[in-house]
Amino acid sequence: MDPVTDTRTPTDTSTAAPACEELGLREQKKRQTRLAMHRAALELVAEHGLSAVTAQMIAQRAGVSTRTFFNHWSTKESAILGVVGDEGPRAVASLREKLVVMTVRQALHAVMRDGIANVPVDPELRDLKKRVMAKEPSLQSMSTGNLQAMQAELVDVLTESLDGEHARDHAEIMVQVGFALTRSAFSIAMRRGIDPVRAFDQVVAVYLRDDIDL
Amino acid sequence: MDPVTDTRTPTDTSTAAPACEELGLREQKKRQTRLAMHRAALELVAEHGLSAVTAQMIAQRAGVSTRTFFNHWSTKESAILGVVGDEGPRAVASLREKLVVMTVRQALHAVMRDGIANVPVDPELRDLKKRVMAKEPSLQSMSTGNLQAMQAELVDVLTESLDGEHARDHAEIMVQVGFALTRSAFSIAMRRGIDPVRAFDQVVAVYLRDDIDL
DNA sequence: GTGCAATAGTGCAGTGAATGCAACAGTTGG
DNA sequence: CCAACTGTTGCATTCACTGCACTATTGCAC
Repeated sequence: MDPVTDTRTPTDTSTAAPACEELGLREQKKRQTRLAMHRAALELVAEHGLSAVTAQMIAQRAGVSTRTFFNHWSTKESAILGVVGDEGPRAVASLREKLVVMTVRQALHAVMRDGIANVPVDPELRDLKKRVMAKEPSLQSMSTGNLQAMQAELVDVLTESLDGEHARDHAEIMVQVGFALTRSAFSIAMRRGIDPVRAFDQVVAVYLRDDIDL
Repeated sequence: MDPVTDTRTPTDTSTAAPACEELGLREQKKRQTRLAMHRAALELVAEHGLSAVTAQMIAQRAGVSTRTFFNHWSTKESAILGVVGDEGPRAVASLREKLVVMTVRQALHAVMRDGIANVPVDPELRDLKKRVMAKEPSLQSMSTGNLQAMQAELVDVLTESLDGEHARDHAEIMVQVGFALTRSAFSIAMRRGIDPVRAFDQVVAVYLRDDIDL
């Protein structure tokens, strides 16, 4: 567990950065500690339950101070979820680019698909996270609560590309439905243990074919 | 805890008017303090912003102790939103009843419409709440986070009424899309200051007519 | 009216999340 | 080897929230 005395070969960096270029030692360590905290958080919640786990405990198992813990994660829950926090701006920028060369619906579809594809799920922690998420429903609310933050911005961007008196209303509905399908896909992927992107494609197919509505 | 059943009035049955509430003095005062706290919370957030308002401040303005504040509300935010907390079980029971005499989609539609109709909004505090919700996006996440809690149960109930191998997946998608439309309706109603139910009907109409999808 | 049970309200002590600040240590680049 | 940069840390503090013991008020029966 001691990273200093770790005797593994330097080529064994597959868990940190898949096929990335040489990062600085500083950035390397940073990611290392982040991953350690994330793993510790998941393990502890799996062992003792969310309410029985404190930020101190997570920090201690990860080998960092409590203060450092909150330097990396804005809340205790974000460490469990492994939320980085830059998904919002990235999604907005991506949508802006795509709107230049695609229709509104194509762009939104692409952004949603990219978003679910880029959910960082370390394969080693995948079923651990799956178990934790299944056992603690409040974490799911938190996970979708993070999405909520970027929704308003996406609606803004989309509104600019729509015409008509109720452009904002239409944008609102499209984004909400888009996120609904994304959430469904992620939930289904977690439950069945399949690739989230594959689940997303299936959800969209089912949605279009069966004309799910109210 | 039901004041109707535990307040037996054997000598005076004429006061048992179901429409008007001849509530006990105790229950009356309780609701009074609850409303005072809810109003104080909304006012303070409108004045100083969510992060600058403490539970102590709300309690003080409402004329109660801090401890009493947390005897009524589980979190600071729930006092601002005025959340009672029994919406989940009620929605599930309602869905069960409706599934006996309706199709799956009709039942879900009805439950969603009822849900948005029964949002308790004191007319006096309505635009105050509207202003606060518009100014503090994180409160919207909290509001929808409460819905998230009941989603899983609704999916369970709906799954029983669906056939096929992917019944649960279909139920998941339907519920998620249903909540997406409900959220859109509520958001639009807040923004335009119109009746939420009316907004909901319009949203559903737009959704069906324009075939919003991905 | 009077006593009794139930419950709302209160004060207090304590836990834990989260932040600001100042100091320290390792990394990078020259 | 030095200097700028940045991650880490300890410390103090604020605030959300809880458990517990206690008081005050209310409802009810006699």
